Amino acid sequence: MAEGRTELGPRKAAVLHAIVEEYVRSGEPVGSETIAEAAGLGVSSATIRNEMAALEELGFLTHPHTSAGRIPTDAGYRHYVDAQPHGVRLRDAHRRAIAGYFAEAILDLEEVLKGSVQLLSRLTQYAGLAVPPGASEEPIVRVELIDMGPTVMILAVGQHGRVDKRVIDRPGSLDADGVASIGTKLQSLQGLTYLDAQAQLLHLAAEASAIDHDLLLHVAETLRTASQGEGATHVVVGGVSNLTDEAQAWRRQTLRRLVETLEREQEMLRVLQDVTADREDLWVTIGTEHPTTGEWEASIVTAPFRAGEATVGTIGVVGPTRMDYLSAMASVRAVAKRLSEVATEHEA
Amino acid sequence: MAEGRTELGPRKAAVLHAIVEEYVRSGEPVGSETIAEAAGLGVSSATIRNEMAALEELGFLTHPHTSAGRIPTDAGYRHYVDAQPHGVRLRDAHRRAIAGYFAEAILDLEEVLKGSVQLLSRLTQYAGLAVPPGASEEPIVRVELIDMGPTVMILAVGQHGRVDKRVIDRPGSLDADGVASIGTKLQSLQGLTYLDAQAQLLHLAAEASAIDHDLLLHVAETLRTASQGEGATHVVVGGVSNLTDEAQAWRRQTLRRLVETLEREQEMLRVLQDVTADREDLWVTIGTEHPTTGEWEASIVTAPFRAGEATVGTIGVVGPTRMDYLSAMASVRAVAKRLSEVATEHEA
DNA sequence: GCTAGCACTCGAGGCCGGAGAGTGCCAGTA
DNA sequence: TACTGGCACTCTCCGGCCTCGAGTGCTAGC
Repeated sequence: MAEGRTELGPRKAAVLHAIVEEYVRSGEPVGSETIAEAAGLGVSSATIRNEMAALEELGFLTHPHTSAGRIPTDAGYRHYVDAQPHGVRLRDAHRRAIAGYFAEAILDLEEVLKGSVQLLSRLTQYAGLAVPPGASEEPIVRVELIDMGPTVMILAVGQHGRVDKRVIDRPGSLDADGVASIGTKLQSLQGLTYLDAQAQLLHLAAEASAIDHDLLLHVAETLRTASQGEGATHVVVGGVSNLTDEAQAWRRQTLRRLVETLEREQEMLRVLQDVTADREDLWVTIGTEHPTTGEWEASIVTAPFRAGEATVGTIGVVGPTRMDYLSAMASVRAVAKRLSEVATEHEA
Repeated sequence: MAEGRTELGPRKAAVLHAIVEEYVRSGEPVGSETIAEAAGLGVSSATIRNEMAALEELGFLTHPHTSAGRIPTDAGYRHYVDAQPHGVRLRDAHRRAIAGYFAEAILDLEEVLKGSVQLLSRLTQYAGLAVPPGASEEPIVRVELIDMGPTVMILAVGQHGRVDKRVIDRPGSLDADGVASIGTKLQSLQGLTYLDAQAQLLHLAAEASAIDHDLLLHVAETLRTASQGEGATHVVVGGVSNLTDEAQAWRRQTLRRLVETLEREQEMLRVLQDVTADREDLWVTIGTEHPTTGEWEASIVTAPFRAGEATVGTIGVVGPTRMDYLSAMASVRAVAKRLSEVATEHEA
């Protein structure tokens, strides 16, 4: 796609980009006159019209009816986004807001993510999204069994501050001391990752008495659920109300589908995995480039954040394809950068 | 209000209720002809028209323009709701869905609430809401300090399965053994309620060395935040996408304000506290009866759920004032009943 | 290669008039 | 007195018709 830009020739590109910006700003189809005046190309509207016709031929523009102005296609937005110099500028007010938010040290990564999603949704006026780090590779600090009468709570604490719990029925044959003694065994899991701890637990279970066996398997299952299975990872969402704004002229039906999916974490997670797909850096998915965003007539801007070298999570926004990409990209990039700092610090 | 019904006279009441039901069903203003045919009152449409005019005079009906049918006012809905015999019937399919959901024993109350909210939103096609139990009166099972290197995690576990955590910077002057020894002291909190434990901690802090002092205060603060302050209680929301449905003909602006507030837990909590206000039983708040629901053109149906005798939480739905009140009331009541059973069992 | 000019297209919005739904009222009836 | 049939009236909705204007595509000419 990036070569598509040079193939276009500088003037066509300038016209296309001017149309994208004008359309994003106004929401109205853009006419040749407007571009001739605004874009400062020093040519008449007739020339612009020729360029527009060519751009439409190439699939970058379309128009709702003969006598209307042009609007960008998804390919048009794509060209615009790809043509942006990499260091997109961040509005001062936004820079300050981000700096302000991260200035107060919050020590819980999950909390920071919630706040970041809110922050992004406020800055961009779209909905914010984040995928928190999974647990597989996180070292375990503590696993405890807590005797709660008829039930037992299994509690696991990870090095980076995650806490996973599960309540199970207490095996009838096990008394308080029994629970406590298994609890002591679990001390040995300290330092292992969630993944390794599971293997270790299966070992322990194999050697243990029949009574202990079940409970140990439950613990393994808890760690598995926390780190791998369905529901292990969830998606943090915020600012959905922004999407119901008047200005975001979504059709009711489309909006509904989008909001519905945002409520279904597992589905949303899958979409986010698709659209990030091991990207090293900021990535934009525009409308029909992905079947799901296509159905929503929406675009997603995401960036990974890292702890040290390793990518541990994703943050971004979702909004209409008619999106202020530059601003959204700048905000997401900046927040991801700060989050990486927080996550890296956490790691240490 | 309940007397308002008898004051109306049986036929006026019948006409009013028929209009409410027809309007809720169709969404169109209801004409006298329709009621004369449907309501089985054995009178002509002219008589119905007279009754309608009287009901409008009394403030139970209104009409959008001269030649349109009538629609109920909030007072009209109120009369309708109050006139319902108390044991409202639950549709069979709904009864089965609720029984099915509660058949699988889930041991974590917070999880059950999330599921219940989803369930209610699915059954009613409105948005589900729940306020989980606060912690103030919950006995503490365990409080732990977990040494995580540069930080310390404070972890509190309540009798009913809640887990609260907070991560703080480790006081520079305190080593691992120091943390552990304070941890041992915290064992004495077991069995106290969150509230009592705070007082106890202030005692301990007063007697402790300066180094331990701060940490103990942090623990007290953690318990306080978990049980009382802002953010102690949150609101579980589900099925927001139902509200964006085409059929719910909300104006964009109104919908936006509703969704916005649903995202702000503290604000939503306040509204829910207002509209439940120590009600012993199912309660319906209709449109302008509360300033906030008035602004949304929405109604809220809520019911408390109990653990033993004490009310511990609230569950309900929010939808347009043009709501199927009977169905919503029946569903909310049934779910609240089941939740009470779960919560009571939990308690034991 | 660009531009001025112009014919053409098509949607938006205003106006009209008829159809239809529903009302309010009145005179008549049991 | 309470209800009803009848009827004039009101108002929205909808389709048809028109004009206006924005914007296009094309062509001839610089």
